[in-house]
Amino acid sequence: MPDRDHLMDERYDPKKIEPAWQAEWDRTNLYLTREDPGRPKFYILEMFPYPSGAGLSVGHLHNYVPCDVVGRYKRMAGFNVLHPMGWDAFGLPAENEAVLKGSHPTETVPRYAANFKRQLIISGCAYDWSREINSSSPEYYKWTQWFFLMLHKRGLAYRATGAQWWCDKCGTVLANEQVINGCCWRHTDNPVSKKDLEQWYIKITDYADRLLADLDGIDWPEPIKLMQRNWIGRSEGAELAFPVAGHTGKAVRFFTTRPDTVFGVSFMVLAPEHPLVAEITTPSERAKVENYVADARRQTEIERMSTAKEKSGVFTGAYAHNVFTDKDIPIWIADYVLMGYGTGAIMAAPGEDQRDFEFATKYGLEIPRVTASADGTAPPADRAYSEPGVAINSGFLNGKKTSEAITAVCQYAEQHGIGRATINYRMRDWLISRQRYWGCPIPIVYCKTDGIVPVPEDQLPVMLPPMKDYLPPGTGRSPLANVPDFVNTTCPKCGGPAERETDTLDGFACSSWYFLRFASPHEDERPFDRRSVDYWLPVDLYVGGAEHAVMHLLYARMWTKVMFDEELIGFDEPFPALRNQGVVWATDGQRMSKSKGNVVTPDAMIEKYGADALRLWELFMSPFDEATNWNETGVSGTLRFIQRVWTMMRRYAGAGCPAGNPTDETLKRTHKTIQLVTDHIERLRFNTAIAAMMDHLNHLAKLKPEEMGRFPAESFILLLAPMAPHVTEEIWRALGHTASVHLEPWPTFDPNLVRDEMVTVVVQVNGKVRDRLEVPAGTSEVDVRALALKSGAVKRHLDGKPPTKFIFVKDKMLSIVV
RNA sequence: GCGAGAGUGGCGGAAUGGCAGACGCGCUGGACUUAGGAUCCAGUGCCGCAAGGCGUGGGGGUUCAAGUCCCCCCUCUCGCACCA
Repeated sequence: MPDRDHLMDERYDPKKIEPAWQAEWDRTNLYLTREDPGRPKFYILEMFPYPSGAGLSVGHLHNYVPCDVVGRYKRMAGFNVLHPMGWDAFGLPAENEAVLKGSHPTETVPRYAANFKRQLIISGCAYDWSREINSSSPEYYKWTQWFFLMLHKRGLAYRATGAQWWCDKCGTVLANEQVINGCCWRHTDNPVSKKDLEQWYIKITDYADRLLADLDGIDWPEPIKLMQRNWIGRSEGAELAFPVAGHTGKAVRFFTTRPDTVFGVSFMVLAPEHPLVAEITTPSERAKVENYVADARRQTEIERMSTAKEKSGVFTGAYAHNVFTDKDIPIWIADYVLMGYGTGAIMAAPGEDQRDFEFATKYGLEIPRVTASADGTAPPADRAYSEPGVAINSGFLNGKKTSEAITAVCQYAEQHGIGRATINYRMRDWLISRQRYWGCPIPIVYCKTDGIVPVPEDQLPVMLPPMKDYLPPGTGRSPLANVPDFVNTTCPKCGGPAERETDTLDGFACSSWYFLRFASPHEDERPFDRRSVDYWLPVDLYVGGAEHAVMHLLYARMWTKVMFDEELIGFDEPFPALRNQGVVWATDGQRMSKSKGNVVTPDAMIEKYGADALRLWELFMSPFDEATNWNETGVSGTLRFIQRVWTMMRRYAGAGCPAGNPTDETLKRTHKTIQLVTDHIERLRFNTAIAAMMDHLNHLAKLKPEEMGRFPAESFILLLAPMAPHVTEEIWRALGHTASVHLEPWPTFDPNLVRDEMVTVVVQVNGKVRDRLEVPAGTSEVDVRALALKSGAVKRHLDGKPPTKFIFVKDKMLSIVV
């Protein structure tokens, strides 16, 4: 018990009781996770936050408070709850701030993390802080490096050269999915460009099929699953090759989803960046082609991706041989063909593809028609016919339905060495190198004799060296390249001189396995203790913003599948249940940000209203998963609610906490409220859970202490405890309990008592409500009819006409049709 | 352009096809009070004295009954954006 001479002052004063209980919970280790094999486990986790210097806003709490409620509720409901918190601490903002202000990330990051932690504590969130982790600590990133080496060992990490997305504000490369509308995901107003660089990739495409298929078995919001499906972008078709005329051994390889239209292929198109372009372009066309290529490279991605602009392209002078029609067809280049999808080349079937149709029309190319509609109607002349139908003008395919023709072409292609049926994915491999200082060093050494050599496990971690100056060297390499002591090393294989990799890992690497670390955060022999992971994982409820739909959630799923394949863990989906909290916009409807000056902090709200009132408002203001604008005036409503609870309970405690004689109605309402609140919390419907509590309070507050009685009083406090932990603790102790309310079992209801004895049956005449009858529950249709027909209002609306039909819904409604 | 979600009082929002607007904010009136930005009571979708009528973005439909299901349209938010 806290050292206080009395509990429950006359006035509710959150500033007095909240810090006192927070200190008491800390002193008694109330929220330490206890491994207890006798109880079912429940692992609830919020997405790994990046501790920014701006601190938490009331918007962030819209995620943390609901999760805290679920954790507290599950604990009371008998679960062994793991609810940890840690910091995704590597990243650009800290490094940029360091460059700008000369501060050091190793100083700012812990300071900012400590501030986040303080804010979470004053908000009453019950984390097990003994499990706090920090992805930028060597104890953690040692194992991030270990995972990278495991991926490397399994052939899933490789180096490749090519044009990479580059953000000049980040000063680093970006993966495909980190480019949003042609801009960087962290600098959404900064268009990205392309740079030719050699980089590390993770072969996530090897997992494309499983990442797609396993979405079916997990309980995630459908929109998120859809985004992942679209991102993976599986499409079935064929990869075929047509030889280039006059270039023996050279062929244009291409992917198509409509191999059945090969007889209608009248030209081919390569992406401007396609390697074949330089080889096959004829001297007479060279100048035009080089111009076009240079032009395409100069355009921003936004311009190039615009679907609105007219198609353009140039002829290379070269021809490919369509092996189906036995005709030579011109090879063009055009920027509507993307180097990053398929093979960067297409067969153009202008009769069946609208884009090819537009291109052929513009440049006067032939438009054969090789698909007729199945029902015999004539295909439109002014556009492509892209729906399935029946093959025509197509040699051995004539008369075959589109699906049959596809199979036939694939068989033919395979037999004649032209190609084969295949599956293509939109998703590209994950570019994981970053030319930055403040990240996890890639544990690789380059040796003149031995080439690319992984750092042996017993030499991990490759420590990030202390630096004074983080200015990038301007060579496209990371600032680490400026540290000779770091770069120069010896080859682990031959012992000769070697250089370290100076790039660091994308921050998403750190968040691809952190959920495992929480099971055994202090393990130093392995990334995690298998027994603890088997007990706690997978995460039972994962909660975070929808903005991570494709990046973080795809990477974390992939790493989990690799660990499963490596037999490190026994499950292959990390987050069987995912929920997205709604965004809280600022009062002005914009994103809360320091620069806009519209950030509302929990600190200010707690100062004004107390943490419990703030928490209740966070829960009550809108459905958990729906976006809303911050509106402070509502907090006074939840504060008033707490004050009314306070007044009522103080009166009850003052009367000596009588067991009392609650009326049937009070008992019934109590049981109903327990049922409602339990159900609503289970379904994350916190706003309606609180509405049910308010409704119940409106009844209880009218009663004298002995009319209310102990069971209604105590169960009210227990139901409120996860949502308003401080005030309920104060009241609980004032009711005479010595143990914490948060260790009490969750109240249960009697199903027999939640049923109503009297019900209101609505009487409708021709669909309109004309009367309401109070009858005992279960009253038969015959009796309700008799009562209804006696009703004055009903008689008036029947107007003497005989009823033709009755519809009766027991205990609800009688509908009379005349 | 394609895909997904949403549109209900002055505001946030409730409603397994069965009483639209629970609960709260705000507002109005009243009580208590030296005072009220405290507390308590009453009222609060629109029209109407009333009976009643009208109401869930707009238009159609299914049904005894539609905020909820179906079709068309409008607006907003999010995602993808020539994916062959």
